[in-house]
Amino acid sequence: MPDLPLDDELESWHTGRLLAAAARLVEHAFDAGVADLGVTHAGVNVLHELAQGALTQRQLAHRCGVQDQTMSRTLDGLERAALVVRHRDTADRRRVLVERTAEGALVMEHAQAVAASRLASLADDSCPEHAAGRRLLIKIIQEYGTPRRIPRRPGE
Amino acid sequence: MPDLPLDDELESWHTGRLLAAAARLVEHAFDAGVADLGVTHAGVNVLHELAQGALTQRQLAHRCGVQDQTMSRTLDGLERAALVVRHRDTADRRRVLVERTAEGALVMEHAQAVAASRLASLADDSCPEHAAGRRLLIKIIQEYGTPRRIPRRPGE
DNA sequence: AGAGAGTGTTCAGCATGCTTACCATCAGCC
DNA sequence: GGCTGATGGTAAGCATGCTGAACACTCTCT
Repeated sequence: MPDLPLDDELESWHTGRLLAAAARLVEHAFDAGVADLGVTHAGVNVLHELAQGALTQRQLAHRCGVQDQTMSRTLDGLERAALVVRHRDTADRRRVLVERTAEGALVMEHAQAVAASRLASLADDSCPEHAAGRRLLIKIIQEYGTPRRIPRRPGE
Repeated sequence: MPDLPLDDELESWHTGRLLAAAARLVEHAFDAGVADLGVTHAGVNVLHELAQGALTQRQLAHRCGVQDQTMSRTLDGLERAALVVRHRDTADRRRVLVERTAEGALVMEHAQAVAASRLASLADDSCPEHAAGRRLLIKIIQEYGTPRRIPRRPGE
């Protein structure tokens, strides 16, 4: 848990720096909450995306907004922990289909519960800044991300 | 530049995830802008903190909100690029004082100019979400960070 | 059928975070 | 003077991002 500067200093930071600092802290709080479950934020996101069924690694990477290579390594960890299974797509042997195991589903539920309580103040809709903050974040993602169609799931 | 999910999906993300994704994109945009200068966001933050004069590594780490070890490695890079100089404090030989070189100051100025234009929309005060967003970010940092006094600079 | 282009995954290597553990130095106290 | 504990910095090792390059497989076009 890194120490942080005085409030006065924060005011002088540009928004990008505030964003990065806040994100790191929240990520850290999240990870601390789910560490007992043997997963991190990256893994939980993956497990969440897999709720609807199997996806290829590339689809997962797109949905999580990371590179294919990063996803590959994240999945290494999840597979090691037996929270997902990988198997070659028989129709297209280049592809690897990823599926959640029963334990993966369980862990995700726990993680979400833990996270919800940990990050309660972030989900506080009564806070006037909250809704505006979300809108800003979404606006940023839309503006700085390169929005493009996402590949459909295998059978769609 | 990672690809990103559809807007509908974004709405369903929890605020922490939005925060992390937005921060990563903005950080990336920033880094892309200053890459030519041979620095990254971490380095620019350090150079900015050094504007007022020399600091010890620990003070720098606190002000930047990172661990000492992380700062050590960041400084390795800046030193290699001759943007900062490290020298032992003669009064307390455990300490290492870090100073910006003339080139470091120059690079920082360029970086800030580049960043300002790159991240223009983040600094758009006319956007109603912007001020609220900043308030939310500062609130988050205050809440999730462990606020504590910052060590004064050597001579203070 | 075979060549070439495109697609899906992985490997190697880098940057920035983190934690744990260690070395060097200083400050206090006997 | 000489322990002992606190303090400043570094090293090693891990996780998660990234890029570039390799590999395997599929598809398309001739």
